[in-house]
Amino acid sequence: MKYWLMKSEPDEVGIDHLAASPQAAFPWFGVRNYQARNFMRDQMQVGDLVLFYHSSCEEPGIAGIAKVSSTAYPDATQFDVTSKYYDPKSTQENPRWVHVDVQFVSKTTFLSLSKMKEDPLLSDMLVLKRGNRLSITPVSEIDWQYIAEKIGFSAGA
DNA sequence: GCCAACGTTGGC
DNA sequence: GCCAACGTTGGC
Repeated sequence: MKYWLMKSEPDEVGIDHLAASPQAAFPWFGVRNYQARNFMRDQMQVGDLVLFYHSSCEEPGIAGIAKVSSTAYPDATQFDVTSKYYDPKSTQENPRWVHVDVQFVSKTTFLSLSKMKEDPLLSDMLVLKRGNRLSITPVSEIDWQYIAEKIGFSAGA
């Protein structure tokens, strides 16, 4: 069981979208970065927990918890010529981009990026590293436990 | 809207 | 395989 932080733009898919359909599987489509893809393909397992992070918005930060609900499979948008995620170099036989599904777990107390930056205990988080643009980053167990407590999430609930 | 950081592309 | 040019991310 691993822990992750996944960035999403709330204008497109925010925590409220997931909360509105708590049983639904949301394909995490649109990742076009090899490192992020490899995390999904090689390391994510069903049941892994995710810090759901809002980016490119008025106040960036962690807005809730989701979980990985499928293993990786091909991203349909890479074959869709009308999609902005279309990739002409990808084929059905040899798809370049895969993704997992995620499912809603909980909304939490909002933990803003600025608060995260202020906290020396979180200074090792990859998402806070200078220049980091990865949309998916692993989160250590220590950091997970600390943040979970901070935002009022308990795993058993 | 700006721009720093960084990934990708493509010519050579 | 180098690296300049270009595109994208994402906080501010």
